[in-house]
Amino acid sequence: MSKYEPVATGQDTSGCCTPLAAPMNPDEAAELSQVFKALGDPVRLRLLSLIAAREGGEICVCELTPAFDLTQPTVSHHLKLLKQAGLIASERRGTWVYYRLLPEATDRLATFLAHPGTSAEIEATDGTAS
Amino acid sequence: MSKYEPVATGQDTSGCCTPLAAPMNPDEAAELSQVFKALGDPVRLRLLSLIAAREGGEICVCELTPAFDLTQPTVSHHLKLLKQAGLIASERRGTWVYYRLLPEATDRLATFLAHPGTSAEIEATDGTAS
DNA sequence: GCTCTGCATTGATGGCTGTCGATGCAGGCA
DNA sequence: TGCCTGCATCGACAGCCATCAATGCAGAGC
Repeated sequence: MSKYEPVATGQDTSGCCTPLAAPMNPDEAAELSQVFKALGDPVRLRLLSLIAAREGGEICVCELTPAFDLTQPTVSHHLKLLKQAGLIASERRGTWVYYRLLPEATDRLATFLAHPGTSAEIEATDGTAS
Repeated sequence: MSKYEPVATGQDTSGCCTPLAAPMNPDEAAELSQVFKALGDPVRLRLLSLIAAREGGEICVCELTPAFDLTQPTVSHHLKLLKQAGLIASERRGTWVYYRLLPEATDRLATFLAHPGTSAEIEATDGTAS
């Protein structure tokens, strides 16, 4: 290297700007980001926390709503987004509706965060994560 | 239970609507949600993935920009948001700027996702969560 | 010094999102 | 049957965000 060149750690073919094969395809990124986006709101984060804190993992909407300085439609809206993201599920039981956590979703996010550089699909098939 | 009552699993004091002590205070939720929000975009998710996939955990901006169908200012904007969220750090080296992953941030998120019902602070300070 | 390159910042703009009041709908009860 | 309650949906609106072109700034080379 005669001049300053960005050291492409491990592969200095043309010095710089070697467009790398993305370890995460756009589709997967779009899908995962939807789940993260659902957690990108303090209200939804607290909702998830309240649901998960409940023994049995189930909680009635009538208990969630008064925990916030928000109207009932707003809380319902946030619950809908969490549900669409696959983070929680709902079940009607008589007059009341119960929400419960879906651990698979949070597990998936945790897996990605543990290895952000490798596609999340990989370790579902094999365990050869060096 | 004579009538239908929402079974507050473990504590059926007044039937329903017992406003529970939030296991996550709003301040903490607001802070954590900022980091999740930073991941709530497919471009930033791929950026983080690209950075983390690099051996040594460092990558030049000039390698990141051409990996997207976006203008250079837009990519720079996303990198700035990831940096503000504490997920990555930057270092100028000559003409080029290198970004690297900050594993503490992703570890913190993974910890929350593993136990969404318990405050992330608790296990650091005390355990007197009544 | 001047110029060129790599990256950040600015300002503008269209689309998305959080919030609300109003309303609808389902289930229980008298 | 009619009413009441719990929750979801709708429509509207303000604030935020992703994106771009234009510009600024720092470092390297001549």
